[in-house]
Amino acid sequence: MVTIYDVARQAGVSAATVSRVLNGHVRVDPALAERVTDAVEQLGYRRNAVARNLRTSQTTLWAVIVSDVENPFFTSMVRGIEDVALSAGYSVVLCNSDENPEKESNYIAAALAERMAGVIISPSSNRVDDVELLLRADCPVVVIDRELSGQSTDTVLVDNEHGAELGTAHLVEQGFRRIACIGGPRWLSTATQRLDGYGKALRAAGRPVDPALIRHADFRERGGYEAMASLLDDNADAPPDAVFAANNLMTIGAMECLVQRGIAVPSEVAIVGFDAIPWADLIRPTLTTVAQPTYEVGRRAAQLLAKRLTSPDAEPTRVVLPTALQVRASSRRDG
Amino acid sequence: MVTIYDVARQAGVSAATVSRVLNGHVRVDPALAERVTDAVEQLGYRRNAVARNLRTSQTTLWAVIVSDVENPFFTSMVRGIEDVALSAGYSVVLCNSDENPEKESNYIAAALAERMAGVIISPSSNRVDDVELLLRADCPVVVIDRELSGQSTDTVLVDNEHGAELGTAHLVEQGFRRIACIGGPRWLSTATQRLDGYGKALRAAGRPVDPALIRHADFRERGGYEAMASLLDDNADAPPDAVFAANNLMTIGAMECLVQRGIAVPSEVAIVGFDAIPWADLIRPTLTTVAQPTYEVGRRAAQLLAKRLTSPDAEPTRVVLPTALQVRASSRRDG
DNA sequence: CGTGTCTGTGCAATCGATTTCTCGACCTCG
DNA sequence: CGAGGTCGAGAAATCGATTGCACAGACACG
Repeated sequence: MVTIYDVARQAGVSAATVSRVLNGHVRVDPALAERVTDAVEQLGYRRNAVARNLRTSQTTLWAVIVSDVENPFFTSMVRGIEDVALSAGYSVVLCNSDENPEKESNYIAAALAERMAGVIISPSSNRVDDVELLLRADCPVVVIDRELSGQSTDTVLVDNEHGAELGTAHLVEQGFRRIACIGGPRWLSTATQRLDGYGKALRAAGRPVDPALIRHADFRERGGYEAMASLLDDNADAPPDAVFAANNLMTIGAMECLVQRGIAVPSEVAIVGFDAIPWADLIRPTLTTVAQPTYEVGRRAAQLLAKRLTSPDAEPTRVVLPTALQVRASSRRDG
Repeated sequence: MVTIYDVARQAGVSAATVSRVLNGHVRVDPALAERVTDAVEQLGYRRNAVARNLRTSQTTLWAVIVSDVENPFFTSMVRGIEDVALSAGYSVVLCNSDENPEKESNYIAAALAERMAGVIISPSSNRVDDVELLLRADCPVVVIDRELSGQSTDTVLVDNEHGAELGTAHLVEQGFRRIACIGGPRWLSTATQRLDGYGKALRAAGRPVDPALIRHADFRERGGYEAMASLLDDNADAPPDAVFAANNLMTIGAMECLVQRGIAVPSEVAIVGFDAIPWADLIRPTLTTVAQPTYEVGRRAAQLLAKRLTSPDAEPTRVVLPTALQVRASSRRDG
């Protein structure tokens, strides 16, 4: 590997001068500068970021730790992050924690060890430990999608409770009587808030909240499928006539269960999901969803991180973005 | 930040000993070792990977550069890579080149500068330049999904030509007469091979290959949509009665176009896509696809990279995985 | 008891860049 | 003509870990 000293020798200057030319902060004699750039060219020199990072103790890498790379919600968000990061001169590396606290700790340790410039994370657990580790090490952190109890960090969320309320209220208005809910893991703020919204809408309509109609699953397709199956099996005598699913993949899973059992949607069981589903238009019936501004979530998170890097001591910001109900066929009372 | 010297002072030993305890290659007096681990614990020391990387000139990070994070094909593959990487002691960071050669160069430069241990890449262009850069810098590379002309590197592909042939032949057998093709970018081996397979199947059935029925798009949803629209508009007098789409997102786009124009699938236009589509069962009609073993592609690529790291001078391996036709409703001649 | 071997620890060099400090060359002005 | 100031380049310290080398002490053996 060719180093800055090789370049210096070739150009007949000192390594310090090469560094100065490369970084351009300081004035250098144009004649020397040219000799340096020529030498760089000739030798195919590429700066060793590891050495530079060690000396300057900073890097240009952002770690984005998401809990499921296969969930379109996160990939779309990543695009939002990337667009901001690149224009601010940073590169984004994506880490998949797979909703697994151990993997998550691993990646946080790596981000810390590699002294990455900042981290954007959707924490898998509400164990504050890991994120606190980052904070204690003075590593700028932005939390997305999920709220951490008892921590004040920059955070970007969507209005989960209101969104869930909208979706559920819509089912109430359509005249459905037994509205079930497939919620997410109990320990995720995202999940509990959506469950709260569901309950709030029912109470507002003077309806009881029946625990027999509530399931908790894992925010994945398989979990949604199983929750739906359990809702149907356990309420065989008085099955739900509608279901609100608390995220996109579980909505899909629930649909799959209904389709497989030959239950008509929406005439026998209506369905509303939280978060957009790619190519929702091709799914029959088309799915009513509570849409989140996923790309925007990423963009805002990246902006917060960029700002924190320039002013580390500013007060933490909490951004809450709105959701919007998009009514399609799966929730229409037809007949 | 607490360094190895702080730990050494606290434990009353030298930094060298701390390093030896931490790495465990060499025997150290158990009593000292305990004092060191205690000190590490007390001070909350975390090793600075940057310094270590500089000294040892190696890291434990793999860069995976994919051309579209939003394409489920790649995310599923990443899971395969991750599972192997983690068990081999490496961490995976994902970079999204967005099918954009400039972004790709950027990430390659970053991988090189950060001296990452290895790179797995699906190159956006067939410009060999970038990948060659990696090879010249002795950075182990595995190419996936796409073939690079004139380079011998470890490569993992699927049998694109055969898969496309299967898909097209299936349409021929079903009795469709005017079978169109929505191909990918001309410069991607993946795309040309699939186009070749399409042509081969037609010729094998004694059919002409009609350029008017072939479009090239960009492997994205929008591109598939536009290609389908153009196929319909430009052949208004003799429209295609079937279409073979060369990747998953374009299949979706083509479907969307057909749905939007009220064209019945498969009775008016049948469709076969390449590569699986998530929740294909919920799309009506269900989609016939040529399935690729995406997870396995990732797994094999990771295995090749792991092997290359241990034996850098072995001959490059080229793995070609099989595809399989999965017939569903969108290609059935009904009536 | 002296010599040789072995074990385990510390010292100091090293990785490759950045940056402070120092110094020489040149310029300006009284 | 000399003091003071400016500018730019080189020498050397530095970031934090790893590791080759030297050496101290323990032990065995003749």
